[in-house]
Amino acid sequence: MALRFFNSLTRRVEDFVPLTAGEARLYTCGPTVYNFAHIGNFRAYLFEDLLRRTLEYAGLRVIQVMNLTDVDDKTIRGARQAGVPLADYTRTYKEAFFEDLRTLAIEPAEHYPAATDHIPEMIALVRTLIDKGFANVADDGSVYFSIARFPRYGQLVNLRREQMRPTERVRSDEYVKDAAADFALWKAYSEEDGAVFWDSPWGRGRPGWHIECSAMSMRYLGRTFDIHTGGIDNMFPHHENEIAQSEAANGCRFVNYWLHCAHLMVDGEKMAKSAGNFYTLRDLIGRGGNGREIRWVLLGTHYRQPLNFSFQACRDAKAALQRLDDFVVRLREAQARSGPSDAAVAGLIADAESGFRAGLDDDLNISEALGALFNFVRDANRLLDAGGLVGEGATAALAALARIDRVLGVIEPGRQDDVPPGVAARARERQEARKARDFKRADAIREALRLDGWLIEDTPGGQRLKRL
RNA sequence: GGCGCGGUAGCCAAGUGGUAAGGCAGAGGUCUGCAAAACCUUCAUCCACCGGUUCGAAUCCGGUCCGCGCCUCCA
Repeated sequence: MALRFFNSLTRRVEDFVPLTAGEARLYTCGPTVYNFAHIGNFRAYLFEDLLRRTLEYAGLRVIQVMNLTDVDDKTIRGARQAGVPLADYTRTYKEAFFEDLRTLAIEPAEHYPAATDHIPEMIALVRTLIDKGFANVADDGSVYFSIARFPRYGQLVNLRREQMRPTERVRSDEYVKDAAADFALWKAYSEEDGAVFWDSPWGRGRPGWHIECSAMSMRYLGRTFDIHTGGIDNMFPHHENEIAQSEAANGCRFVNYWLHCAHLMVDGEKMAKSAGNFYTLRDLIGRGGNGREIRWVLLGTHYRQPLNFSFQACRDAKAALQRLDDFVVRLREAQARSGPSDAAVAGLIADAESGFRAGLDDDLNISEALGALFNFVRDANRLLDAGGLVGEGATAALAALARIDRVLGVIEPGRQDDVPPGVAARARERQEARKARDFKRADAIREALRLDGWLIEDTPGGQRLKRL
């Protein structure tokens, strides 16, 4: 079955046909490193991770670029307030960002270009746009893209200029522009920029926000590439502007498939730094959450649906993940037993993988994919109960789970809860007590261990210790 | 004013013309010394509301109500 994605450009689900067979070139809008990213931001990065892993699961080689916006109004303001050079200021948040990616088990992209490392490419692109007549140099040395010269402007968001509601920002705009909707490619130096500037043919200044994505995607992915993603709030103006710049400069199609994820909500409202209603990953971990639970919560809702974040969802995630972990533990134990497995095993495994795959292929329908996974868990558990899933059958089931988890990134089949010697000793003590049918003592030990964070489960094969 | 998204069980969430996946929580049961885990049974005669189309609609069409987003900071 072919991969299908909802393309924001056409507002339809379309079959994914890569430009180069067997390969997917992907540009994913990354963070502006002026602060810790919040989990709304991470919803987008997790959606992109799911996309990436799904492409890989489908057998495609992925070349992913995620930009780091390390020069813009907010980073400059932050650095000034902190009284440190821009690069020092942004380094902190770049490092935090990568640490958070690891916490969430997000697969690394092939390239993480920083805007400040690509100023020459941006200047070259701006120059091309001027040369081709799509941009104007203002008296102050700023350069603006003139949307009047690009008739297709507005295609992504269906906006018509005459129907736009003028906002405060536009009305108060002091820049010299032909039209209110024109946007800056290059911003002339102003005092507030402090030591942040680069020389350009138009004088000192810095790049506009949008130009970095056009310049860097071109450098790493080519003039035309397969997929561009971001949060829905980036559709306008950011992505619309990218299309205008890139297509005007290159005279060819910029991106074939645009995928946008919906917002993360909290208490029914969009989570945003500007609204102040946000949680960072660090906030949640401080409250006892862990990376894979948060990953599960943020991945569990289809990317085009608004996701209302709640602590209840985190608690539910813990239980669902425990079910998967326990299943893996049972399979590993069953693996050690020899004997024939039920004839149904191969079929169950095939159904699990094809169902999982079919869900993801259909515009990343994670709910359908997880439904297939949990059906497999139930059916396989039933066979495990009946002793019909052992040895090689269990090995095959574990292998299928591992393949599925290459996409999900949440199961921890390799996890060996290192049992501290003291805990192990007390567990042995309980075992002895049980053997002697001294259940009072056995239960006392079990309760004591529980309070220390360890759960003892008695199975036909002996005790099993689980970290709570 | 323009553009767009959504309203499915206690909570989360699929399903977009053929009679409601899955997860969490709950109830009863099997297993167990007791638990835990697992399994079984149960948990929406119904998909915001009102009309319409159809043999048949949560799914299509029209309307109403409610919630959310974008319209140059925003994932």
